Amino acid sequence: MADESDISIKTPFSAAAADPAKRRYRVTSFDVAAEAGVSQSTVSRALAGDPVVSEATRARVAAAAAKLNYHVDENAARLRTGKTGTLAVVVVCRPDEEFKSFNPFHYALLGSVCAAASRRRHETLVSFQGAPDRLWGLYQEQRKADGLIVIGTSENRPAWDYFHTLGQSGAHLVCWGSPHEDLDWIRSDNHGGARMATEHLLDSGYRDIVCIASETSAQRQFWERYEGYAECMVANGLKPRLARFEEGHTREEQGRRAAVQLIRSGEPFDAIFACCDEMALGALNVLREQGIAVPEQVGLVGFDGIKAGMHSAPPLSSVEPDFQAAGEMLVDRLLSVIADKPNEKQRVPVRLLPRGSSRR
Amino acid sequence: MADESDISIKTPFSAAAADPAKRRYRVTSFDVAAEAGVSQSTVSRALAGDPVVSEATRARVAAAAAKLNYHVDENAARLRTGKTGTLAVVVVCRPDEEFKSFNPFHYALLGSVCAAASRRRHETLVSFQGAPDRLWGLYQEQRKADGLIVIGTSENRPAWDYFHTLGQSGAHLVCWGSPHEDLDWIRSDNHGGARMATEHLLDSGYRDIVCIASETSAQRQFWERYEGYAECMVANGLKPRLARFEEGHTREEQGRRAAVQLIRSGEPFDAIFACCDEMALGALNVLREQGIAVPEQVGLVGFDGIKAGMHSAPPLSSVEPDFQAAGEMLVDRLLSVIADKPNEKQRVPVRLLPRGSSRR
DNA sequence: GAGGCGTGCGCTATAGGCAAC
DNA sequence: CGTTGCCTATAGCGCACGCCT
Repeated sequence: MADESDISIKTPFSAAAADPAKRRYRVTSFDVAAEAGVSQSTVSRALAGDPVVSEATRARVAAAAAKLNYHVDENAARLRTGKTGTLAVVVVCRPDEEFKSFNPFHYALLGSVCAAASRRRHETLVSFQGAPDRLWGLYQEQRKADGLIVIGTSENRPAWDYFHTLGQSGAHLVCWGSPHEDLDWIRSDNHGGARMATEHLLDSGYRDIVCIASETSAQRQFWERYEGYAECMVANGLKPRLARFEEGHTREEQGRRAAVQLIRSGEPFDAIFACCDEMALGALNVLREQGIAVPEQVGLVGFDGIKAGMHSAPPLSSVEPDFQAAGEMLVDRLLSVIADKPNEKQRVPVRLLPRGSSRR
Repeated sequence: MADESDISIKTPFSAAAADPAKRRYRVTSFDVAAEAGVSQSTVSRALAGDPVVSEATRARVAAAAAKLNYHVDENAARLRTGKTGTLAVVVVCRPDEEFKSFNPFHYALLGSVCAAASRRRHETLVSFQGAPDRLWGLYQEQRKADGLIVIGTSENRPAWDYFHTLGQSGAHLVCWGSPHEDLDWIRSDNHGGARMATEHLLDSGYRDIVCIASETSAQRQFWERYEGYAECMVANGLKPRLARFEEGHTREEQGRRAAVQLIRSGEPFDAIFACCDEMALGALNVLREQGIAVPEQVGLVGFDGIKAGMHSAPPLSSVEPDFQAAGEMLVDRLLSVIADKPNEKQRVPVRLLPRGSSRR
């Protein structure tokens, strides 16, 4: 082995190659090069899979890298290439929202997005943002990520306005839940899902079906669900009826209040289609408290397929979007935006989950 | 405007300073330096808040940076400093687990960890890992993160073994849910919480209290909960009774089976303390199916405080850990490990959530 | 005290070199 | 005397920090 003191002046890292256990420096591609008897650039290209490097050399380099426990310093690689291989994922929540009471649908979507990104060899940089003074999306500018996926509650208007501006100014950005129509978005097949839910209630023999929704909600998807319901009702010669929920409460409380109003109105009804599961669960609690039997007297179907619906009494029928597809569509669309390629898929397929709350 | 072809040879970035709108290159600290009339190193120091730069100069630099929409390239900064300001968060799940049926407790913990890291000016690189052939934790080696927080289900033994090895070999690593005792961990105050739950049941008049748990479970926290329960029973002159759950099912199914066994055994009981909410909900379903009234005939308390417990019938009493504290303790401990400082806080405080399932 | 100069973090990409056909 | 196959040399990516003036 060469004299260390001499070599270390020019190439301080070769000391590491001499004895990995005692090294004081990080192992670099220079050490691997010395170990494998090739140049540093050959190491870089061998490990990157460049076909210009012969198989024999690649194997030698790989063995040397393994022996020295070498791993590419991604910061240096990213600085050089200008690409990060990372997607930022921002979860928009309400200011001061507790993570326990957070919408489980968005958690599942987050998991699905991270998994989809991972399958496409991308890291995910995740942040939960709620407070208006702590909004931050300049990941591309800081070269921390190549683009941005924003998901979460439509209720936090300042947050969505912020990310809307960001998207307008050229950031690579795809979202789920934005009240802005002109951002790049992915959504559930809300019309189709709502039709499924309504058909299901009709098939079960319910006729006076009311929909809990609101045309003024920031959550566009809710109104799409009403539209699907209304179309289906009209197609069956029935009159759609809206039980409007009010702004400014939790989803569950919105469902509770809508149900209370509906009952107080005195107008007869024998089923409710709620535009999301949390409102459906709120309504279910009111029905139970009022002694109205579900599903015997009133049928109930929600939307989102959250897990809590499995534990309610009776278990809540719902419409569930394909979470895996949702994550993949969000990631694929963002990667397309980054690569400046077109990508038209926008609607996530849904399926009906018939459970106890809608069968009599 | 200067002749670009000339300038670009020596200082390719000054072209950007000349006209930000038409720039072909990234805006760098050199551009900001030119704009502010200082050197690049002064820009770096000014923006980093180095007190050696005068207020007047800092203001000029900040104005120039804002004008050019300059942001530090974190890759370059990290390459230079060797620190990433990033924590990797690995969520261990079962292989092929669906994100919808994922333990909500772990989602809440994830959110809490990300928020705590953010408050401490750290990014969080999140990944969900389940499949044994896709385990990956070499974030420090790749200089993607300064350390690693691992949370999730104790059930995935190969995953925990992998991260255990990683921790043993010197990686900065703190975990929640590991079956290995010799990793750096944070846990709930399981003994205290179990005592609270048991006291609460006793106060409500229940006497024949059985605990659903197992001394062989990989989830150490479950047995700690049994121990807390047993201590409290003994202290009150009562005999602790174990309803052992079996391995190899979902938590809910484990709870179901334990409840079925308990009922079949014929031994009288008037309350159940389950070592987690999901098992409690499984048991609750069995009790309902068997026509056993909760809380009138049998009281029930779980552990974890998951949201689904609010929607069950009756709502599930539980013991809830302080999620915000949990996230902060995990992050603080990891930061201490990274900085090679001692940190002794390990137990997350809990509180009782008395709900309908335990009051008669 | 305030700020400039020079260097190198570790990597990738381009151009270039040197055999062998 | 090209051409091909395989590798080396060199030049930065953009920043922060030690050492100067």
